[in-house]
Amino acid sequence: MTGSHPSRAERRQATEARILDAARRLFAEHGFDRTTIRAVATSAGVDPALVMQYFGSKRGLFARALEVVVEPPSGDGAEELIDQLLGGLGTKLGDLPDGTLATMRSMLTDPAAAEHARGTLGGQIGALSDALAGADDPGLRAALAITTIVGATIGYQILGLTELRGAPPERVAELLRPALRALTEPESERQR
Amino acid sequence: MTGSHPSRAERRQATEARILDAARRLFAEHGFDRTTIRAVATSAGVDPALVMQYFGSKRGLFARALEVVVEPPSGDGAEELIDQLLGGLGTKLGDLPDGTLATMRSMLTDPAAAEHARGTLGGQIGALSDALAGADDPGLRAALAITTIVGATIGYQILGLTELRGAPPERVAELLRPALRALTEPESERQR
DNA sequence: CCGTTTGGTCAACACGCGTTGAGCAATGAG
DNA sequence: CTCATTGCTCAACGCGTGTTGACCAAACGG
Repeated sequence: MTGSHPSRAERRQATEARILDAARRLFAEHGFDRTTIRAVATSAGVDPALVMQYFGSKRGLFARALEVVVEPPSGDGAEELIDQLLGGLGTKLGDLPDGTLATMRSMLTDPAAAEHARGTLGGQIGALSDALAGADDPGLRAALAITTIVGATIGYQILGLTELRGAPPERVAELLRPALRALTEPESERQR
Repeated sequence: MTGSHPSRAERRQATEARILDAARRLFAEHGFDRTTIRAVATSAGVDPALVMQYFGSKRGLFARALEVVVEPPSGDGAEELIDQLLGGLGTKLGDLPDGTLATMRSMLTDPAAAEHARGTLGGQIGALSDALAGADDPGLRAALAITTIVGATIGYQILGLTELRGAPPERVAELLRPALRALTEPESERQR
């Protein structure tokens, strides 16, 4: 067991995890540029040189910090996908994983983070687009649905808009649902 | 006139404008941290020291670069405001003023830019919220409408999502309109 | 018990940054 | 014409950064 007498390998893995945790937290809070390796090291109770030794470079550390599983949504109907997106929004307005927040914070200024974000969002858009295959402009509709979620997340998590922070996540999801539905429904069905 | 024999004052104002232009462009492209005073100076064909002399500090230059008139929308009905937002979106997807883009690029990492963005968006949200006074949660609805626009703008301008870049702005506005309408309409009116 | 591996630290380098003060050359006023 | 003003440049400082190589001590294998 990993308890009282940690072996060398266990210790090593533990400190590596501590560094990664600190990195995710700081990257999420300050973005790539404003986060220094020294700060990460200090926060992990470790020497800056060790961070380099384990992750090679600041970029390497950042790349590892972004490694967060973002499952592309899987569901048959468009309505089901919307539900999943809105459900995800619940957690996005609650305790968003630091890796994701770090990506959002840095994607506007760091090319690597932007690439990562494009990849992740691209997956989501692709899945949703497939589900909208029947409508016109499925790709565009899917993209707008995703950017709507992204916008709300940024407004809440990063800009801290008081109107959003004061509202319970379920209420936000409730208000957003008709909008997403309107976005994903061809006009002919709007009057039902 | 300002033509063949520029006076001293005219020359001075001209170079100041050149610096400010370069600053806006570079801040918009790379954000606050990645934009160096040296780069701005070079791009304006000027010595870095001159930038300091005119604007005091990098932050001072940034503050001046953000000074872009963003008129809070004025209109009586909610529908009218939505039209205005979507019209603005047209330009947002086309040639967004560099100052605004600089704000968006930097707002996720720079506190001053975030403050600026909160102020600007707050004005928009307030105006829209007033127009929605009849509905429930007017503030929240207004905030979500604005973040929807922001999300689309980020997706287009900064992330460069191919689905958005390939579409004509009018089409985007056309698809977004029902969504915004759904966001600003109380549920009772949805079935009309 | 000895030698080697290895998790970890220390001090330092090189570089780019924002910022500064002295200086230059052209313009303006008298 | 003269001299003060001023738009502008030059060279440099101080600092914080990412990154490196020498070093130490504890854990391991024989």
